[in-house]
Amino acid sequence: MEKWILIDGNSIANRAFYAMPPLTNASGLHTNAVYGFTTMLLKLLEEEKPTHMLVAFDAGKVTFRHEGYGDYKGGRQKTPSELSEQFPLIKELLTSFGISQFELSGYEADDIIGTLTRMADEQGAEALVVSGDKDMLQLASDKVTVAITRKGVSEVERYSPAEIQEKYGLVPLQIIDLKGLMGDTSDNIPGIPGVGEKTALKMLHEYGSVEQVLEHSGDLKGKMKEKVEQHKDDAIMSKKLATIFREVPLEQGVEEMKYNGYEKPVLAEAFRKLEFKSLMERLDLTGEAVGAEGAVQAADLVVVTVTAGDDDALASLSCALPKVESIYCEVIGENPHQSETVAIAVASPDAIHVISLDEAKTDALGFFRDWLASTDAAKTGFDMHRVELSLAWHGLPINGIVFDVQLAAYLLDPTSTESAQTISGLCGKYGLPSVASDESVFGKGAKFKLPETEGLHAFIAAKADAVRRLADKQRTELERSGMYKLYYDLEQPLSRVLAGMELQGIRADASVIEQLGAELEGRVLELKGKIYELAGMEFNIGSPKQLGEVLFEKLGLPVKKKTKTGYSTDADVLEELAPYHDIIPSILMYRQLSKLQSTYVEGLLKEIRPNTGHIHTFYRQTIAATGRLSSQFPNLQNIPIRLEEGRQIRKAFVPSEPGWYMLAADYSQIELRVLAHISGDHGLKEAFLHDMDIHTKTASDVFGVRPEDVDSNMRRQAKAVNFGIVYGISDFGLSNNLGITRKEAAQFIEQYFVAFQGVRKYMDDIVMQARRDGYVTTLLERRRYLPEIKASNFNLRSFAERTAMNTPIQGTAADIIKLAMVKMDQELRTRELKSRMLLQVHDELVFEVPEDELEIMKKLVPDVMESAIELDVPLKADVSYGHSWYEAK
DNA sequence: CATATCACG
DNA sequence: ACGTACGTGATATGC
Repeated sequence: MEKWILIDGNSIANRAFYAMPPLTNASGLHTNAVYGFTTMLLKLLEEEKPTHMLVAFDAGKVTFRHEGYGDYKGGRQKTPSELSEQFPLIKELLTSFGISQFELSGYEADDIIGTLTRMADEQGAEALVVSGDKDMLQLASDKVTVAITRKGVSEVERYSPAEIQEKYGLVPLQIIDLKGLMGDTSDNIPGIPGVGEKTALKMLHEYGSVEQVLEHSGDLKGKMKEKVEQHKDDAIMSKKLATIFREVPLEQGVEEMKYNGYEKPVLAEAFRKLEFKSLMERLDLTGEAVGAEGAVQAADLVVVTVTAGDDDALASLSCALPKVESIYCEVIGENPHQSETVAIAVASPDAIHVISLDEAKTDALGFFRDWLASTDAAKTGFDMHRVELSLAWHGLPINGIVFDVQLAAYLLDPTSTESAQTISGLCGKYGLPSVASDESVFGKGAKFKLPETEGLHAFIAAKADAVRRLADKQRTELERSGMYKLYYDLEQPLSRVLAGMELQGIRADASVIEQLGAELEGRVLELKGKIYELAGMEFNIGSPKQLGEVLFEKLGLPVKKKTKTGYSTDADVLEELAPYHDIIPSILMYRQLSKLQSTYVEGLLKEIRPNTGHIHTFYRQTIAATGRLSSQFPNLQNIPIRLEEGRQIRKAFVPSEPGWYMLAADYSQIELRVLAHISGDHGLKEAFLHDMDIHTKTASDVFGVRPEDVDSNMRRQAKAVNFGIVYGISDFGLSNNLGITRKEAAQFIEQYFVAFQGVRKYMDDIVMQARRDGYVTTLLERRRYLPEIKASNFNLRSFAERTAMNTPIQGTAADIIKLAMVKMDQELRTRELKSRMLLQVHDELVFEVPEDELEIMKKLVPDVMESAIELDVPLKADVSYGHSWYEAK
């Protein structure tokens, strides 16, 4: 007789995780859930002697349940990294046990188990389902027993249909009705509010099913009747959500679930890596020989901590350096310009050396510093842009960086979240030996804490080793996806260029900012008094909540827009309210000036280094989904310019040397030029070939008038249409922006597409291409995946379609200015110019230039920018200069 | 720690 | 019919 054991892997891993005390191995990897899972497996194997065994896992984030109900499992807090990092370990362990595992994208573990129990019923096999979830009780039958974990994992409570009858007075299938009525907070299944287990059971004993309860809702009394009648739909939906789907199209069959026992050496090796010493003894595995062939696993690493006094270790490091394949440098702190670098690990295939930074600075480690600084010593690392800055501030130059795992991960998927860009996350993605997450080792936020040296070094060593393996996989991936050149010829060199700009910093004159701050303070104070007077009370104007109450309740102004939490008071709303009350202009002005004061006056002053007077931003190269850079600590890409009051801030950005100039060059209409090129639209190309004013040209085509008859209003509207085109246009967005009706907006768009038919074709084609390939690309083959382009949800899909239209445009523009930056850096070096590139603001480059180079740079910078790449239309860069960034306009 | 707002391209 | 313009980061407020 066959005996199947079917385990709900996710549920048991969860139970084990919360039931077991924390447990970590030497490199900081959490193993408590793996341990709990293992003890449960051992117990089942011993007591049940199964002929077949299977562990099912949930796969993917979106299941068919989400299609009907977006909030399914919505309220659930996300899996802690301490647990998620253990899933790969559990899966590896199951393989060592010889136990098969199924998962299928779009289905949950209980659906897979439900399908298999149906097969057990049909084939007359005996099955035991093991889970922590009572939902599973619906699967019980003559053949199927359900075991639910009780406190911990190894103790279970078994339910046959008779036992379910005894305990609940229900047949197994009625468990679904039970949940339909009472809901399940952990899965965010609503049920009927106020109905708990007791009430639900009473109703079911009386009526038998959700449908019957709803039909007889008239018989109920008082509050309960109201609740049931109000939430009929919720109950029906909840029942649907609680129903385990038993027709999963499984790719594997019963044959593959056969269990033939484990091989002792294999399991011994797995336990040894996990450091499960007690289990090894319990199973008498300690003496089992270890098959040493195959890759070295993370826990096998030979880790040498190098100290200046340890001659053996020094010799070993010196020997290993030529064979080093990867480096990991632990930088603590978000801002690399003020970070602590604790230690560096270098990994070769047979050993990893860890050097604390203090040791690295000693005389005995001079050879190591030379190696770091050597251009010939190739280095593969992680987040080396940050590392370079951090080390530079500690007086350690680093050269010869040839590959960066984080940068590669970004190119391979620029939308990957921050956690998917960590070493731990990447190891999971590529199926490499697990590495603990930074969060699980260090904690986060206020709880951040370095572990003791030994654990810290083991962790850093594990990361260095992982970098080596990851880089191998990624090089292939980059090649396969056609991004090899983009990586090696552009992004990797750019990383060094950025580091140079950031270390140089930009000079900021604190006295200019302070002066502006003093003026602002007076005006803000004055406005504050005026606002209090007009409101007839004092309140916190900076609080949207309090402001909303004053405007819409006290003063009774019409509500134009709501936010999730209350009234909207954003600038659009306030502008609409201006005709109703004199307080509005003052509030708008107050907002504008207090923003300047807090973000730009106070914010920037804090960022000026007292000894140099420089501000050092940090460009992030792995954040923006389109390929753009972003700027942090402080953000120098959003310094005010549009309004004169704010623009004054730019007067503080001055050259760092006396007599030098600030020089700025920006691309003119780069995105529309890119669009002209990639769409091949005849009219758009002609416009740029003749260097026409593009908004006037658009107005003339859209409104059907001669260019000289285009008035300023027509031009303004055409400009908005051009913006819309670049963003992936919709009539709603345009109507909102222009304050016209949707119908009128739709007409503008249609007229635009009649005039620029090539653009219409591009928009259609790119969306089709995204649907076909699952991604779009820029001119330099930068990729962005758009899985939601196939979503059935209108919103998600529309968003993906607009992104498909926008990303090749914005992304190609980003490619181009990056090319210009790398070229510009080279030109400055080869021509031995003293001028320095300081800032990039998406379509603008800012330099500081000595007077005697002004003439050269006025020509060189736009030349390099315009020739960065050859398109079917010319690129144009406008250059200007002055004594401050303000004057370079 | 999330939300609303606003600065830039 | 659905309901949003694309991409970022910093700040203050309030739970």
